[in-house]
Amino acid sequence: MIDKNKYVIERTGDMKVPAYIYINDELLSKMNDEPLRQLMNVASLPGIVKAAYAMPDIHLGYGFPIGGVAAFDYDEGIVSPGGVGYDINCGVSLIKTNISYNDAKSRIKDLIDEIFKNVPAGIDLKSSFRVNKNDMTDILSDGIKWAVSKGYGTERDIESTEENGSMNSNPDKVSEKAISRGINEVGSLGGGNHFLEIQKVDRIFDERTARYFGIEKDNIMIMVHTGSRGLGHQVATDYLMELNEKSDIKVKDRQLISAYTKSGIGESYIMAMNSAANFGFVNRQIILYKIRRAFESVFKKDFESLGLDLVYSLAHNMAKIEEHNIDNKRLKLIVHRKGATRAFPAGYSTGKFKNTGHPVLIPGDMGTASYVLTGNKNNMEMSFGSSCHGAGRALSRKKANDAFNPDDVLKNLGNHGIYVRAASSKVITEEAPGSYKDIDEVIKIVSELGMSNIISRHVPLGVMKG
DNA sequence: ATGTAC
Repeated sequence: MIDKNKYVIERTGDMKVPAYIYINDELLSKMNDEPLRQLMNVASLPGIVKAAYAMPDIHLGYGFPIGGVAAFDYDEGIVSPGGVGYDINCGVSLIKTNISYNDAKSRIKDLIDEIFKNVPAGIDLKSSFRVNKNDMTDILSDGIKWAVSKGYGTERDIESTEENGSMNSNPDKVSEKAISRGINEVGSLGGGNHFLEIQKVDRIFDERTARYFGIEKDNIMIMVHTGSRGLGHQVATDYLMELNEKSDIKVKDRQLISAYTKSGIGESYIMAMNSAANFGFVNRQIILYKIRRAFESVFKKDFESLGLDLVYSLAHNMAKIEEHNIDNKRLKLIVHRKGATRAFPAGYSTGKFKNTGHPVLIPGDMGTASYVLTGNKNNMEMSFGSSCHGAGRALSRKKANDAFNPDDVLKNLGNHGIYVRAASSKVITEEAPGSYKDIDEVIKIVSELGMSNIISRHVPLGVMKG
């Protein structure tokens, strides 16, 4: 430990930079060494700048640990599909309402059931939402600008999405196979840790910022956690396979296979990844569209008068080209955040969130709480402007399935007033609250470190799982 | 995470 909640692994062996882990004693003592070994391997990759970082929700991932941040020099460094993850633009959106808990509490079940009918989850492939091949090209090129042009959202939704929901991309770099997987999955939730929750604002920590974001105590919010579904997965698979044949970059672990950013395949991957990111933004936007229709159907009012506005939609599995100050020099970097959330403070965001910093949305487990944070001014120096992305798994999926019984988990959640609708019983045990670290503890760490400011805490009322 | 094993 070098400071409270901060550990370092000094450069050793092939490491080009040190590794920093933002975690407390208790969480550190509960984890095994493997994710830290992965972090040391990342610190050995070509062109890595300053340090490799781990967030308090760190756990084992494909090559790179989940909960990791690593930035590479754009001109001399690499981009790595394993540093983004299979679920490109896995992320979170948060929707506010002006409906109070008292006015909604008798309708939570109706709302979840109505949304469950319209948003495919788990292995349910019957998407009610049809797009054609031309739409797919537009989605991959333009992101949510496509959705808004088709009437599936508002101009305000664009302002409230990271990168305005549209990254510089090239659909030609996405395989036909990936597109054919995505064409039936627009507006679908997926499975595993993906969820849709109706929440109540439980506590406000920063009244002024919360109000600016549209968050008021005891009001109903909706949080969605999903990504680019099979399309992003296929993009990752395609490029990992191609790199396995072509790449001659030496890596400590085959899963870390990478491309120089300026190589043909590196540039192609970035364009394909950004196309998949646009698909992910659209996926969450179409789910927002369906949520608005469900609320209109249950409350018999239009979504504008119910105040259903997007607070923010963000990615926590991405590599992004950003400029950062390193030793008083401005450097162009490609910042990999895998299971880590961008958290730029005030002054580093643009548009609507210039003076507050953009909302940082951190989902917890389905029995506890979720948080809204903002980036603190120290954060650019500490982690390239990042924060944690969730509670982080405490048990592997298999261990969780062995440890819990689905009926007990549902009963326990029901006793806490939480209505759960799941597409499979396995997901209930995999995702049982006991499978996760304590979200309150994880948030306390990023707050105490001065990385993030806590804005609000939300508790689940109704949960939909894949 | 994932048409949960091409």
